[in-house]
Amino acid sequence: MAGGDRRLQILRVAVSLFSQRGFRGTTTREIAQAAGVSAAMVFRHFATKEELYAAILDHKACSDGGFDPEKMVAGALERKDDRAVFEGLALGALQHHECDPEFQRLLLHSALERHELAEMFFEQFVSRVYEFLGGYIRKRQREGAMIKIEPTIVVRAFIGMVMHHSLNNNLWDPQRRLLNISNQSAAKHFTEILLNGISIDKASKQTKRNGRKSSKANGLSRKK
Amino acid sequence: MAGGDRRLQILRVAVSLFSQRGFRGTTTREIAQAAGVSAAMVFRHFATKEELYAAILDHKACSDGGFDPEKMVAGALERKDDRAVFEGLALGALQHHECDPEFQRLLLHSALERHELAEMFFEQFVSRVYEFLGGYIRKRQREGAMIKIEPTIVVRAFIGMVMHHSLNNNLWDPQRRLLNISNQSAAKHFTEILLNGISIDKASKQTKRNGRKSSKANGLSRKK
DNA sequence: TTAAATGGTAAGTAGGTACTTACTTTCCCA
DNA sequence: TGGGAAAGTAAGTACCTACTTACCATTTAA
Repeated sequence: MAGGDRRLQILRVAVSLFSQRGFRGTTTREIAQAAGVSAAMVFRHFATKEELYAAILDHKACSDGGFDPEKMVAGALERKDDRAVFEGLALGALQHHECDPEFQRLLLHSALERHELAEMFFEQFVSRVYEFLGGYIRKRQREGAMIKIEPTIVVRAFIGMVMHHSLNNNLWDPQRRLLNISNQSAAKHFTEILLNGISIDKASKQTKRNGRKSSKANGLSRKK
Repeated sequence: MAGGDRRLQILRVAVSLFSQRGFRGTTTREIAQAAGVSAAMVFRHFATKEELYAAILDHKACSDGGFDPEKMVAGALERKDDRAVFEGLALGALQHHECDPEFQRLLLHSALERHELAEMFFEQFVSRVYEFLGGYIRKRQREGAMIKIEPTIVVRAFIGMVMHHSLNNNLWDPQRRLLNISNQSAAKHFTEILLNGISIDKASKQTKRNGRKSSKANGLSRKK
């Protein structure tokens, strides 16, 4: 087998094993065995176990990280179609996690093991989503389409619904004993709950139940 | 030091280390060292590393598992005070995770390592919450206080907001760079978003934006 | 044709791992 | 006061770990 192919094969096998057992829980011999080569072969392609791990991150971040949420809903953003924005994001994330469940496990393992991947992912991906989605909500608030509430909290709430659902599906309850719905349905319902919760219904000009005191400035802040 | 005390001390030290580095990532020697005894002492109290792990789970599940969500909001349930029900549950969970962040990490590690604890916790705790909270929502729907939507989805959405927020606070973003709010504020806002999203406002008899086609029977189901 | 490069391995090495054994020390109380 | 149990340890054992070395076999190209 040619060098490049073998390298990729080892990498793929390692992804699978690391995502199942974590970095420390996976031995180089297991990786070699699963790839059908001797352990020495692994170290020909990757000098150390750490380097193999780093290569995995690169690989996942590049090839697989072709998931750009901002681009994905660009059209809906321009049209100011709130429903399409949130539903599109949710569906994209849910489907991405469904067809590549290893990624979420890998990420969780690195977060627990305090590996740099977790921080990298958080800063390069998560915080960007917070920024752009929070910005969109802020704009829609100024336009009078959404109630007054710190946008970051809304983002956290929505991402929470979606990510927690993914986590349930491929970590806690893979058999879907508690809840078994399609990604489409999940995205739709989560979006409905959220938008019902924060939208201002134009048809009936009422400001909904938002006359509550201090709906801003009650303990929320952003550091730096 | 007396036998029982030492046992408890080793157990506590092990909890801390396991939650930080996971089961495989923690060595018995580290545990012994952190407890200030020789490694042999650990094996006098716990025959194997696995037994130590099991003891931790027992300990956490018993002493610490004094968090009974149904009891916690029993009053609010009777009064049919939706806001108090959801806000109480959220606050309880958030505060529990804040003062014992080890528990969440431990749980995640066991879920990833496919340890029985994870399944135990899921069946004895999570599914019970789904049942009782789902039941409450169903009742409120029959009373015309909430819109028609599969209650399990609502439960998942709400638990998602809360748990994801906890997870952010003590795993992804412990420095609270993205969002830094008190548990009270978080519980209040999540509840507001959810209830705005699913409540039917009695004051203005309109059924909100719920005239949408097929708000039931669109792909959702419960196995068994 | 031959010799370098390439894909591959068997058999190490040094240190770490869970767990044991044989042995002290300390304490309690009859 | 003595003796038995409990608290504690030093020094193992057998195996596993990441990683190396020295070597073989096949292809390629000059």
